[in-house]
Amino acid sequence: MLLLEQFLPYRLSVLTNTVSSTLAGEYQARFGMSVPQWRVMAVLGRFPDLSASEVAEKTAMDKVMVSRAVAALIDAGRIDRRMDDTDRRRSVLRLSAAGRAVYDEIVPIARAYERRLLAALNADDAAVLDRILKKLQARAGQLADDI
Amino acid sequence: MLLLEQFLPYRLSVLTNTVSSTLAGEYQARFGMSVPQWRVMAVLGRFPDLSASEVAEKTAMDKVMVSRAVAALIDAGRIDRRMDDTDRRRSVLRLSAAGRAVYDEIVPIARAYERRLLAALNADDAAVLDRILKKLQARAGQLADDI
DNA sequence: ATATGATAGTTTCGTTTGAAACTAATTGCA
DNA sequence: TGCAATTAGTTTCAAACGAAACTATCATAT
Repeated sequence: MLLLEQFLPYRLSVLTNTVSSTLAGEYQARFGMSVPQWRVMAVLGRFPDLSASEVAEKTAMDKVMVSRAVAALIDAGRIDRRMDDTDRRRSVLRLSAAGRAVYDEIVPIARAYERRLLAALNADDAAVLDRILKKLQARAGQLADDI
Repeated sequence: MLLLEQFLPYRLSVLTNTVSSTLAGEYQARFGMSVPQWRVMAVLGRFPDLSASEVAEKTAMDKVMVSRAVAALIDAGRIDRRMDDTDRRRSVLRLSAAGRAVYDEIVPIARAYERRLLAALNADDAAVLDRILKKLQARAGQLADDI
């Protein structure tokens, strides 16, 4: 019998759903932005001038979802797109001034949520968690490739 | 600026997506079962004779998704439903013999995946992770209720 | 030079999803 | 009792999604 409450993939899934939906609730109503759209903005805030496929890689989203989120964000005037001169298949994306303003409002909300979450842990635990997540992500990536 | 690669909700999300989709890949093709269906079966394997809403609570799924997964599983002959005598709104769900057989095949697959994942950690780290996940889930639940 | 294959990104199409409306049964309370 | 409010579960409908097909551009190799 599988003890779900001790099964790591299940526990990760429940925790992530709780965290993501709480955090999403804090910006969706206020800024009218979906989760995929925020993920694209978050990556472009951190790494300006990425192509759509680079965004896909960094967000672990697939290219269809990135394409749609980018289209909606351009529509909303939150990101700018210019074509790459040396490769006209690629486009280069960055936050517009308006997008940057929204980003600058959401970032503190995201940080504050993370701070409240991490307040459940002492400094040692937080450091250990950091190491453990790195190890698990590396291993999970390997196992995904194996199959 | 938000450093995504250090932002806990983001890291949890990427890890969970990697883990869940890898594990799902191992049983979806073989047993023709969706993730929600497996979650329902996993809970019923662990806790027989739950109602649909109890399943929803334990899986952190919403009742619509549970309703559909249950309908599909009954259709496939993998769970049995009987009506509660004392409350005819409620139904009582449990794995059928065929469902139990499928469950007994998938559980070792799930366990093996978890074992390979946890092999990335030493015993100390695994114990610490267990404690940390408990703390984080408790806190995330509180924060979700606050809002 | 040009044909073949690879890559960037979009569109289409069928499926999945969640919110809201709905049915049916039970509870609470005047 | 009997009527309003809850609760269990399903259905409906519109939005979101992913796989596959598609367009356009670039790389490679003969």
